[in-house]
Amino acid sequence: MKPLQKNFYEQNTIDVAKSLLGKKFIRKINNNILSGIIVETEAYTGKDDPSAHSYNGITKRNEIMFAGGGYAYIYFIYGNYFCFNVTTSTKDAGHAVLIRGIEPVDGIEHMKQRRNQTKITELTNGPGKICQALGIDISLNGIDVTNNDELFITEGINHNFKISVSPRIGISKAEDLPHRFFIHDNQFITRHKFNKLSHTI
DNA sequence: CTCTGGATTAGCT
DNA sequence: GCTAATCCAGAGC
Repeated sequence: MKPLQKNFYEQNTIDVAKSLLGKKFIRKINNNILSGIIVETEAYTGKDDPSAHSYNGITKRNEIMFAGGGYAYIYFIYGNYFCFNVTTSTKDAGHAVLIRGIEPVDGIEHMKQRRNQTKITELTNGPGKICQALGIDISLNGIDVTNNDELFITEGINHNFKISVSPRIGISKAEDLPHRFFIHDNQFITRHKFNKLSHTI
């Protein structure tokens, strides 16, 4: 399967966050394929969004967010974890979509080893867990996900599911923005209680 | 099942 | 020096 191309990521960020649901996230590492269906995302919209890393402009950490759509923005957080985003919209916008949940498909045994966890629903329900399960770290920051074979996103399942919307998780600014999107009733999403604040669209 | 507090380090002011 | 787009163990229900 061919990676999604620039024209997909260069769309409006909210639309990309919704459209990424149901797509297949693929990581090739040491000739093994680790993959899953994207089930939960969050949109971060640059200078319009006080909780975006890019809100106050370009820094060394966030510079890839300003490169245009289709690049990996990976950052280190809470002293232990990595989070994977894909950049969206136009050059200089500073937009990205955080991948918060995937449903494991290929390489599940490898994911269990990397996560030191046997329960399948605990492998990839959270941005830090996804990076741990798929072997994603800061060395992949800035990679072009439309044009490489170790980290990319392809078409996935048919889109016959309901999308739910809620505020984003773990932020302390712009907490009211409904910029978290997930597949309704999917078991590989985070924070069950928080989902009471959601509604389907 | 839900809730709380601690771990741990880079980035930014 | 303070904070963070998180996770997990442990306690309580």
